[in-house]
Amino acid sequence: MNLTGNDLIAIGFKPGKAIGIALDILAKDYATQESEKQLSLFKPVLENPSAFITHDKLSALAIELLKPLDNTIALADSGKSYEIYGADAIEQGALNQMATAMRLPVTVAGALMPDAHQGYGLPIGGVLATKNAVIPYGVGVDIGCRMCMTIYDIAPATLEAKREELKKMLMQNTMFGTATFKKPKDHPIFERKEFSELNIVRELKDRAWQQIGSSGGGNHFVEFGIVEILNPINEFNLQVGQYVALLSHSGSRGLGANIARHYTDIAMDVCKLPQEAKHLAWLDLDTEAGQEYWMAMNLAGDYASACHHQIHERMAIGLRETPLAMIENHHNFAWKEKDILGNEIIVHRKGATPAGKDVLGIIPGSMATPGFIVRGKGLAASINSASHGAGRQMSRTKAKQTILPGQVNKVLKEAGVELIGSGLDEAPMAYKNIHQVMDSQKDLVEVLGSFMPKIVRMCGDEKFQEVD
DNA sequence: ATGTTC
Repeated sequence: MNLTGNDLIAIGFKPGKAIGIALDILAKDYATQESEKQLSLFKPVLENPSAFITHDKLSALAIELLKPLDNTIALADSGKSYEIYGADAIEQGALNQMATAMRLPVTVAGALMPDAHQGYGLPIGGVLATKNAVIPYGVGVDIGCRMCMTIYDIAPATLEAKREELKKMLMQNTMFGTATFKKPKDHPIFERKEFSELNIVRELKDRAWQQIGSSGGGNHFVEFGIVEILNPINEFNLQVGQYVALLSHSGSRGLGANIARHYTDIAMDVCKLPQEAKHLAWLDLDTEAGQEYWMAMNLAGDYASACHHQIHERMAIGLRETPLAMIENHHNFAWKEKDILGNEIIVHRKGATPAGKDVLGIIPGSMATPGFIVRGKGLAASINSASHGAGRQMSRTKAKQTILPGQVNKVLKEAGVELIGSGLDEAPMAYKNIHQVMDSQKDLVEVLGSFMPKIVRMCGDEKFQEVD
């Protein structure tokens, strides 16, 4: 049995690089020894590293152990208080992560949305306001991920009559997983100076060009459905009633993912935090890296928007219809906003929808449950935010292990939803009840309308397709 | 989320 990092911590190793070095040495030179012997090998090195700096096998570990301890930035003993919406249905892991985020010295305020669940660093559904600092993992990996809806002057009956045609349109005009368009459409975004001025971004341009207009995987989708406008007073001058609409959810593809990775690495290098907070490493906005990240993040957000617009443009051409209204909002991003006193704060919304006063947004449910068009109420305690969906109830792993294709197909059939692609990890049962989630955020947003999916396309999964 | 696991 090989030793693990935890075994080493048990004999006094501090979490960090030394553990990795020790495990490497074990694998390389002492793999055949019993674990007791392996442990007794390391104990003297830990006690007196100086005696081992010239050791033929253990010197690397000794040198690492002799390094002065990292200049770790201390967390506050107690965190600032923050509001939680829908606390009953939020897992402990997300609460713990939020509590840690509230102890950062740069944190000024926070809030947890009702769809919250555990993520990397800041929980998904976490909102964190900081002073002059941006946390790459507070934005998330899929920078600028967003919702976009186009409402058409088409009656629901037409959707039913033209189901096959609309399905074909989705198949031809959307790309999921690693698929991209053979002839990507050009877009003004490729003229942006960030593509030439930032080294990391320059390297990503070719792939961004290939991937524009594509949707990716995970919880991303493009779907036709029925919008029901419930409120006669709305920004779109739409009468109360039902309309066919197109809804898309996707982000900044490889561009954002690689920007996130690059600047997270830099942040974790320059901003050493205690183990439990290490993914919350920030970049000071006055530093070069901080300014670069801010520019790259904004580019990735605009790129995500461009992808949605191309999807909707292709579809509008197929439909030969002019949109009545378009609604768009992003949810993995950082914004410069003002607190109540007028001071600038950096608001990270990682899987949270901007919900400032009169700000419009879309909060999707699942593939077989409604989503909602909302108008923000601008509640200060929520830091002008709301949930970005129903939120996971079940991890992807658990969903794949426990949900059966037959169960999903039954739910889809009952809801009148046709599904192209997707895996069991995106099944409706893997998500919280959207109605309860909406109920938990009544003070945050006002519902203008609902959206019920009817023809849904997601990233394919062979196993699920086979049984289907 | 991600040519998915530096």
